[in-house]
Amino acid sequence: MTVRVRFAPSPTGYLHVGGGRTALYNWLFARHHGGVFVLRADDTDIERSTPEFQVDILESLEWLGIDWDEGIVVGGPHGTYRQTDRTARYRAVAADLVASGAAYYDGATPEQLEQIRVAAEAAETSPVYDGRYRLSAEEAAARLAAGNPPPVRLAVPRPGETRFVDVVRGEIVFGHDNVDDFVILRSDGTPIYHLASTVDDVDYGITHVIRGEDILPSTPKHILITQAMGAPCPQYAHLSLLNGPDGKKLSKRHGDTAIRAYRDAGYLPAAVRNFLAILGWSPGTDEEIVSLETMIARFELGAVSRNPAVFDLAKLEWMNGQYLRAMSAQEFSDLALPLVETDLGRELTADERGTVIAMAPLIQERAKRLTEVAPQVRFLLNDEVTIEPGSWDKVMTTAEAPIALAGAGAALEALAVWSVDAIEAALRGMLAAAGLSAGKGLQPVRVAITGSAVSPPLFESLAALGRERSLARLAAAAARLA
RNA sequence: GCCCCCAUCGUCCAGCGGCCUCGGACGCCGGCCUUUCAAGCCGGAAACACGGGUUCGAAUCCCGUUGGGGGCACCA
Repeated sequence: MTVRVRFAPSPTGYLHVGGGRTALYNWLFARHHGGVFVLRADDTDIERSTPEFQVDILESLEWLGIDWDEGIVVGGPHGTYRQTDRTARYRAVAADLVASGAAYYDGATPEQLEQIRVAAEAAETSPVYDGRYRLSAEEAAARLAAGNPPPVRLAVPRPGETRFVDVVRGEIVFGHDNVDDFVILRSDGTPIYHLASTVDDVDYGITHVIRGEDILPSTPKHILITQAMGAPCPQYAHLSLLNGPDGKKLSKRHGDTAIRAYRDAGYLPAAVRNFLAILGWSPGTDEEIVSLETMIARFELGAVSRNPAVFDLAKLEWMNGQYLRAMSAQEFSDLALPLVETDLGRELTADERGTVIAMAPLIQERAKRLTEVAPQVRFLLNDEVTIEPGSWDKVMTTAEAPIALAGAGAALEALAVWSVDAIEAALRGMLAAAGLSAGKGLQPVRVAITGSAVSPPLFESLAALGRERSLARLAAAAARLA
């Protein structure tokens, strides 16, 4: 039997890193087994679902390099793969379940339900609704006729239990004393998540349900529905959740949680994907940087960790740097150039493109994120340079600063050829003549030229800036000091 | 309150009864390199939550405790 898995996000928010990881694991599992990966839209929550979020989810998945064989956008043999288009199907299943006695129309009022909850609390037992207010066929028919339809609940066999083997956690048992007769169809005739999701899994022939641990407690409900439909149960695999640095569930409070935010922050999709893959799964070796091919070849659910994992931004940064350094200079500048233009607020001229491309490799070997490029080349793209106050205060207040600036200006002005080598020779000569250390003598020059104490290598920076602008900036800084 | 899951360095992962005085990575600390910042290289500190079992032998198996997480809607 070919493996069929699905990722079924509800478009009620941006795709977050946890969802991205779940999608990735599903995808890796499918690819590993030569199976089918289905993308579904679990959009039964009409109130909170928006097209904007739907688009974000699609774009984020694509960015991560996760494609799907069936589902929304690409289609497939099962319709639109949107739950809002399948209401009739869910109603039909609910009706079948009522007919077979597996479900029933319920007459409990909110007050009665609340009372049960309170009583359970007092008795220190599980707050489960056991169907005591279920409607008889006549009562249900009467309410239907009166235009006051009751909700449909699943009749959970009591006493009883549901047990299953979770692929990542092993055997799990839920006593039905702790599973209540849950609503599957609202009184307005729309399906509840448990029904819609389970019916889809059955109809779409899903063989493995790989999802977050937060739904582990709902699994008996899904199994019960599946059995009531007379269908075989899929295998379940519940992934542990992602936590923030404080061990609490990852949330906005901990920083960015949306995949999109990482793209915007200058991370590479391959790095994010690698990081997510390694976060809770190991290829079985000591490798940390794992190619896509290797991931697919080695991925198995049995090797997925049961521990909740803390999303470690520092490690992601390191990994992103590794990927940045691994790409060609061409690829790097292709990705960086557009960001530089956005930062600049205009397109680069052909000359400017040339200088940025020439400078890019120097930044590539030390950057952790793509967004670091623009600030590093900014000084090359404007006639004037804005000097960071902090950098100025740090290096220009020394006794050596005026000497270095003046000496550098004179030495460079005398240069016949404006090249990296010539510049280095001139400045080193100045250093020797003035008796200055490289650190003391060059930092003022750096700040004057680039506006910051942190910049690409100085000689290259001067060469790229050009003779005229370099000398002007040196003079301007010297004047400001005088 | 009830139910479920989890428990190895600060963090992630390896370990699936002896090969473990626990291995790798990030981070951290120190050193080298060095024009800044990085990168790179070298070295270091750093963990089997606790208590009972089982066994010749336990980080590995079982039970309990403690701690953490998740779930208990006509949300998903």
